[in-house]
Parts: sequence; C-alpha cells; structure tokens
Amino acid sequence: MNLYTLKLYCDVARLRSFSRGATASGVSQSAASQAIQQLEAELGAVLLDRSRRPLQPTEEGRGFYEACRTLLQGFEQARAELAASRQRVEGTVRVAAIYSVGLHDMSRHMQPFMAEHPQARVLLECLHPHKVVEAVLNDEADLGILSYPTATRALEVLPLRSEPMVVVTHPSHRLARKRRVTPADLNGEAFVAFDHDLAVRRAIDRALKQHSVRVNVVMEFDNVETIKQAIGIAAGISILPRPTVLKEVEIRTLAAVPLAIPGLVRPIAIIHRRGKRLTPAVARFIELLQKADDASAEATIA
Amino acid sequence: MNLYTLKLYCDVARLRSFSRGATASGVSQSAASQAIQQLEAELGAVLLDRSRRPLQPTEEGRGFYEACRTLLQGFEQARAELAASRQRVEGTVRVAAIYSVGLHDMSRHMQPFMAEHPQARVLLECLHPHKVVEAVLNDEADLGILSYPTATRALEVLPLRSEPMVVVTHPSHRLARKRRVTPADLNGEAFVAFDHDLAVRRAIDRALKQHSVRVNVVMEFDNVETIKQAIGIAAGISILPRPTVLKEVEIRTLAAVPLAIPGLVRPIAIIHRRGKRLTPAVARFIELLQKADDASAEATIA
DNA sequence: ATCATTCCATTAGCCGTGCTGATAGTGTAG
DNA sequence: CTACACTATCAGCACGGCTAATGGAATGAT
Repeated sequence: MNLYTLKLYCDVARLRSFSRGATASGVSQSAASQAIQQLEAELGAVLLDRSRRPLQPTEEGRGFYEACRTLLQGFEQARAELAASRQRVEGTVRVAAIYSVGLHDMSRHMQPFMAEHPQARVLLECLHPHKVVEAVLNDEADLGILSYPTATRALEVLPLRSEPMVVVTHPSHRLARKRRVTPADLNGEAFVAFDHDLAVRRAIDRALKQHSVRVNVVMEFDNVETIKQAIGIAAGISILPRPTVLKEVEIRTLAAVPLAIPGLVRPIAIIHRRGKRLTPAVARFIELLQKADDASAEATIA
Repeated sequence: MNLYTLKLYCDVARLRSFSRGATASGVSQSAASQAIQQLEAELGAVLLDRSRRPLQPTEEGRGFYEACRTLLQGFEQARAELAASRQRVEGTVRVAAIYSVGLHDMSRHMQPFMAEHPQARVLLECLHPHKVVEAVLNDEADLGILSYPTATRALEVLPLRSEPMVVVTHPSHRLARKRRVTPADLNGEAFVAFDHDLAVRRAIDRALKQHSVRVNVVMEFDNVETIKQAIGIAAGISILPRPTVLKEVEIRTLAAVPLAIPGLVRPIAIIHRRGKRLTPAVARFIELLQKADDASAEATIA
C-alpha cells in the first residue's frame, strides 16, 4: 500500500485515463495498469469503469478518490510541518545554566549570538545544578552550564573558565578593610555556606580543611543570591566566585577581598550529551561562549 | 513511501523500541531498522533519538508520529467507507423504465424482490425511451426496461414479453361494440398517435401501411397516458398495448377491442450494459422480472 | 459495417527494493 | 567493568514492480 500508488490512482481518476495518469506520475502505462489492478485487488473493489472511454471512476472509486486526495494532502502537510519543525528546532539553542552563571553572564553572551543569528532562538533556563545535568541528559536542553563539572559516559565537558573565589563580607566587616585575607583570618568567623550537596561547598570545605581553618557555619543556602542577601544583613561572611559579586562590590553593598588560597577557584564548564550531533546554532553558541571567556581571561592577565 | 512503513514507524515510536515495533508490525528488527533509516532519509530528518534507551522520538519525530497516526486512521476509514459503499452499491438496483411499463408493472414486480431482499434498495426512474437507453449507457441505471429494443455493441437485450396491441376507443365509439376490429375498420378514423420519433409509432405505421389503412392523425403525444386522456375526451381512437389500458377498461372509462393484425405487438425487453458484471441483486431482479412475465404469458395462453 | 486509431490488459524479462539471518557495535544495569 | 539487551550493518536472496512489446477492446470516421 504505497502512497505513490494512491497518487497514481488519483492522477488516473482525475485525468480519466491510464496513459495520461501514468505520464503524470512518471511511470509507464503498463505500470499504471498493473499498480491499479493490484490496488483494486487489495481493496477488494473495482475503482474504475474501464468498459467505456473516457474512463470513469465507479461509485466506490469516486469516494476513494476523495479520500485519497485528503490523505495525500495530509501527508504533504505532515511533511511540510516536519520541515518547519526541523528548521525551528535547528535554529533553537536550549541552555540550562546554574543560577549564578545564568543570571550574571548569559544575557551578556546571548546578545552577540542573537545579533549574528537573528532567526535563531535561545531558551535560557536557570536551574539547580543537579537539574542542569538532568535537563541535558533528558535532552531538555542542548547544553548546560555549571560549575565543578564531572564528565560521564553520557556527558561531555568543555571547560570554560575558572572563577577566582573571594571572601565576601558586609562592607562594615573588619576583613573588608584588608587588601588580602589569609586562611587564618577566617578562623571562627560566622560563615554563610552553600548547601552540603553542592560541589562548590565541598571544594571550599576541602580548601579550608587543608589550611586547618574552622569557620562557624551559621546558615546554608543552595544559591549565591540568598547567600549574598545573608551577608548583606551581616549574618556572616562567605567565600564566593568573584564574578557573582561584581555588581554588589561596585555599589558597595558588599565587600570582596582576595583570598590567599591559590587552588580555590570555581571551574565553569559547558556540558552536552556525548554523541549527540550538535546543530550549527548550538555549535556556534558554544564557540561564542568560549571566545568571550578567553577574552575576559586575557583581560584579567593583562 | 509506504503506508506499512509509516505503520512500522508508529509502532516503533509508540513502543519505544525497534525490536518490539518490528514484532508488532510482523517484520524483523533488521528490517525495521533499515526501513526507518530510509524513511528518515526520505524525510531528511531524524525521527528517533537512538542514543538513549528506551529510545525516544525527537521533537520532529513526535509531530510526525501524530501526523502518521492521523494518516493511517484516515486510510483505514477510507477503506471502511469503501467497503460500506460497495455493499450499498451492490445492494442497489437502479432501474430506468419507460413510463408505460414503469407506472403499471414495476411496482408490482418490486414487491416480491423487496420481500426476498429486505436490505436491498430498488431505485425506479420513469423516463422517456431515449433517456432510458442513455441512462443505462451512462451507468446511471443498472438496467433499463423499454419497448422495441435494439441491441448495440454496448447494450445487451433480454426480451421480456410481447404485449398485444388493441384498439382503444372512447366507450361510446362505434368500434367499442365490436368483438374484433379489422384493419379496414380503422380507415379514415380520427387517430391519436405516438410521436414520430418513437419506435412504437413506426411499428404501428408500418402495420397499418401493410394493410393499406389510412388513419386521420389528429394528435401526437410521446406517452401513453396523454394519449389515453385524449381518447377519454373522444378526440379519436388509438392503438395501444393492452396492459396499459387494463385499468381504464375495467372501470369503463375506455374501451379496448382486439385488432386483427397478428404481428402487431409491443415487445418489451430489459437492457443492460454489455460486459458489465451484474451484481447478484441486479441478476436476481432480472430473474424475477422474467419469471413473472413467463407466468403471465402462460396465464394468457391458458 | 469496416477500418483506423487510441487506449487498456497482458506477458516476459529484468532490475531494484526490502527482507532475513548473522554479526558487530552501543547503551544500560548490576 | 562486565554482562545483557538492543540497534546498526552487511551479505545474500527472493519478491515486487517496472519496461517494452504485443494483443484486445472501445470509439469515431469513412
């Protein structure tokens, strides 16, 4: 039961002739005759009255002709919608980012991309780190942006940058005056920490332990924004990636002081599903992200 | 682009598995894999995400799945409608009859048929003789009933009966008293005739001429009913098939007298398109017509 | 009617498509 | 990381569908 056979039948019925119908469908008259005989056999009905010329569909043939037309039209529409959908999907970049990156960086990176690809769409979703991984694994996002990435069989990691970690305090805090904080300075400080289940928390804990520092954890949150608010009401100090507090430092609602622990950085990376063919739009988006971070790295060095 | 391939795709997409989809469609896993690869190639789109299991349709694949289901459903519906239409058509007998037979005989013959085939339909259309032939030729009627039939390449004739022709007069006419009319009796009579283009007119003219009778044609009509009305108002006499005036003779609004011209009869026949396969219903209807007329012929002889 | 024409059906033969079975490759769970 | 289940790929084969040629039927003109 081939769609081309149905098309052929429609042509034959419409043109009232096997030979013309065959020509219209680009096959020989013989093929048309055989194909339609077989069609009739499969349907168990005579569709065309061959005993008179010009040839004419039977009662049943007329009904089937209309049905066929509808069917073929439906198929062409499905095909067209498929093409449209493909174009739409291929022009879309679905990004899942952790809050602290998505909120600060992404909109900045999106603009050059949108300028370069006006027809493309970027869907940015800010999620909890675990959810970012999940979204990429479930193909709900084309790429994810998070910190402390771990490559797996299903996930490929493209490192983006390492964010220096700084001590963040209320502007009135005693440490805010220093040009540099040593690990020892932190001993016993009231500390607003990340939740235990976040990689950044474990990284900070490890670094502090290496320097034998004991801080007094007074609060725990799962995102930077809430931690900053807590610091803002002088609940304690914290260690945060510098980029996440640039704004607050500038307007002096918070203070940031470099920390003398060289290894303590927050690595940011792009993840995507291993083996999945990246669409041109996604590939270009990644390129732009990497280029932007190279530039900012050079600027920092200089 | 085969409907079975679409069915296969639907099965695979629905069951989230090539092997299960293949089984559902009754083919091997290998065949399913190849068929869907080819489908994807023809559509120029990836429909299934094979990189994770259980496998899942892509964005485009989901849309195409819905479209396919609609399509396949539409096809099945078309198929069902075709079958229904076929049954309906096969159970229908379309009869085109000339007025004089249709009005008097057909309803009588239809009743036994309807009793035998309660699900069948009989469509009776009473037409001008030329139109009866036309209707059968154009396949607007399965069979035609008319007088003085002529077989052609496209028309097959099944003789039904020969109706004796009688002289029909107003009851007060002088000939109404006779038990038998000779050709000579008609000489010079005011005569209500059939139209020239009717076969019955030519038959009557020929018969009269053979017996050197000259009648005075005062009116011409193309059907028996009108002629009877004309006789009823004493406009003249006529020669008509006896069955067409049975009712009027019985209630004495007209008189009928046998005519001593042995060869003058009106042959009635069934016509149908040569080469057209008759449906069982049509064949049975013809049988019943023939049997009924055999019976009446025997009755007449007896 | 008869012939010429045009169209459809049929046949033989070939090519291509699609199937199967086996095997290699890949994703997933323990 | 290994075992398992599933999919892709390949070779080989059989069937289906196409073409070209020919026969038969319907139509229209002579």
